[in-house]
Amino acid sequence: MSLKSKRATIKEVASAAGVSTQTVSRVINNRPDVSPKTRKHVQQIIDQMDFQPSALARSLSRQRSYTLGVVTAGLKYIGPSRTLSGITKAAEEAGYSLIIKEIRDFNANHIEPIFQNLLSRHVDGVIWAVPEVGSNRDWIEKSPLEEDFPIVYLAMEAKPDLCVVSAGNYEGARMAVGHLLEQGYQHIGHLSGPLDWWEGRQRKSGWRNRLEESGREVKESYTAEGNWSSESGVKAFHQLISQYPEMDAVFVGNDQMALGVLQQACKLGIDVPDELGVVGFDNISESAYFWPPLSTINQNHLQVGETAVEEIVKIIEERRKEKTNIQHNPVTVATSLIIRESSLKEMNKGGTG
Amino acid sequence: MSLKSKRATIKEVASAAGVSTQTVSRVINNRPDVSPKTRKHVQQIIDQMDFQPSALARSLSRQRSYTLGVVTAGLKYIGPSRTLSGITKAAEEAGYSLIIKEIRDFNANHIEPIFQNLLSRHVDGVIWAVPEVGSNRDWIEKSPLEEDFPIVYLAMEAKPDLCVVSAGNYEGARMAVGHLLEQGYQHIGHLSGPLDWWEGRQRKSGWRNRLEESGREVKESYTAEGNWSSESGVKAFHQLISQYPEMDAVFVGNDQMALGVLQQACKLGIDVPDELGVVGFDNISESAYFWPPLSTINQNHLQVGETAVEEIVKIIEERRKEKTNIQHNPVTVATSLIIRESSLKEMNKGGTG
DNA sequence: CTGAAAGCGCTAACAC
DNA sequence: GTGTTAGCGCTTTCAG
Repeated sequence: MSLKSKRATIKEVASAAGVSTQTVSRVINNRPDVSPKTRKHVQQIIDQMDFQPSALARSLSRQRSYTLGVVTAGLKYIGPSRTLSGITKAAEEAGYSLIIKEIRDFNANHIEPIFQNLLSRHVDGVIWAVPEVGSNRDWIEKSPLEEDFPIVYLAMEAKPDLCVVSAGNYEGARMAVGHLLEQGYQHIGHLSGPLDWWEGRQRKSGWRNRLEESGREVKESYTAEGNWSSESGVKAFHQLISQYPEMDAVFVGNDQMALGVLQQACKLGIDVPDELGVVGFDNISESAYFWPPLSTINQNHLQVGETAVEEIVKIIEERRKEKTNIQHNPVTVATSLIIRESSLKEMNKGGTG
Repeated sequence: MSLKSKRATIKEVASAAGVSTQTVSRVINNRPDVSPKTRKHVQQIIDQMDFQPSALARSLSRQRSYTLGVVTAGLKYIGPSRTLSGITKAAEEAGYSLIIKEIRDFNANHIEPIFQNLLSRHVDGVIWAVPEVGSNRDWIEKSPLEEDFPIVYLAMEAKPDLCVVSAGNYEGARMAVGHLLEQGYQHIGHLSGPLDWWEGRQRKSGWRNRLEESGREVKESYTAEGNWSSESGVKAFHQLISQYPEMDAVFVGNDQMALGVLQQACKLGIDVPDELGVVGFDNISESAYFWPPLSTINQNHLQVGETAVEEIVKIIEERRKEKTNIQHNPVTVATSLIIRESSLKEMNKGGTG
């Protein structure tokens, strides 16, 4: 039973080295004003005692914690957790620790306790990684936040004075539709995500916009709404084919719902991609193994997370220097088109065209 | 532009209320020794000033942070992130904050900096939510950890003196095989996860054990090894059918690989479930929409996370009271069998049996 | 019941 | 270069 003594304090190191705590502090902070000899000696003692300065005490006296608060929601879904992964990566690289809070209800409006808690832990900034759903952004108008610490918002409508990072939902949707048009599909429906989600609306308007751009008329009956789940995809797909019988392709709001569509098409004997082209959104790792493999829009969640950290760190630094609040433009992380079989018409594959 | 003044300190509250900081402290900590009148008055000032005590300062003087460190890996996969979700939930309920670190390499052995960092942030305990892979547990033997703070380990081999929480991998695998046997399948192969993963080995040995229990001989040629990905599932499946042509059912180490199997079966014209029964492991949300819907073992990641928090909190409390280290038995979170079409033989469905 | 003094572990500001 | 003093914001003695 090896008994490692409790961690050393700066005071203990100081007395062991025969110097003041101040000198030790200077050494651990790599300050220039220490004689090489003293520095070396102190460093030795530090290594020997395995001394690690208390980040807590440091935060208190420096009034800076090198800690970021992350507020997330829906960690059990792959998108949010990938984003979180990007955040952990970039935060580590930037030398920040992360305090994480998960909101259990997307529509939650009990925002205050969370901020209070984060504030009490002296975070230097907050990443609000909760998607914009319903009116869960109303508090932004009301509270004079951002006085206590800067905030970067993820996946929401750009607003002046706010730093927002999102994936290119609108642009991605346009790409998906553009691709289907190129393939020769004529009647492209949309199975949307829930429209109280900002991202759902963005994707839908990308679809609509691109179709209109091609000179087509777009009716509401060309769409049906799901709730992101495969099950809802099944339902909405049935609704869609009855509303829009001519439909020969569908842009689906996410891959899970697209999976429901593929399953039903299989059941109903609808040939994908020849009778029905399908493109999803997200590029979840399973989608390459759906049947047929699903064309989709790749969303770089990881990079969204990394970008968020970079932005917040930038803002923190800026605030340190000048008192003035710099205006920040919204950042959009590019999406890309992944073409697989579910949207490749036979005539375009081989030579019989 | 509403300017909210910086957060108040206890000193400011005290002077505003005309009492000592001590009395304020007593009020915010709900100590009994304050006169009702004073308490009410102070409370009013607190509310008025919107005062929130600094958790940092508190942690420092109390030598207790009510903060847990969580070390995780593979957040971009659904399992780890669900577990994390369970952790955030239980931690919030228990009144603990979470500092999260993500390891980017399962086999990482640069463990020290992580612990040092957590230690410097005065965490009360750590949840080591990194699966046991290769020799990434060797450091446990070497370091005299647990002196600084208690640790709960997830998804690893039970060891004396350590508190370990895992899902019932072994038991789940046995259930899967038992179910296939009941369905009348005779030659049950196994497409395992990577065998340097403890969980992969557990599932494999559950398969083997259950088959042997049924009086069957088990050969190594009845198995092939994947790496959890759908792609590896495709490869390993091909290997398996050539090694084990009689195979009429396969227990697959996770749902993603099972997806690869289903896709190939479809391509090769093998009828699932009639010619080949398939059972996966994990019950990812998509698996109900595979074709055919996948039978699988449900793993309650959320509960694993919650249990981990409960255990660590328990240990923290115990250590506060008695100095002695209590022995903790390993905890296994139950898995359950989800029966869908991929393992239901036709003869067992209808009446023609 | 309430307050004064000391301290948690570290750093900023000023002496020497 | 180095040490001293004060203080970050709170809690824990210990008086009274």
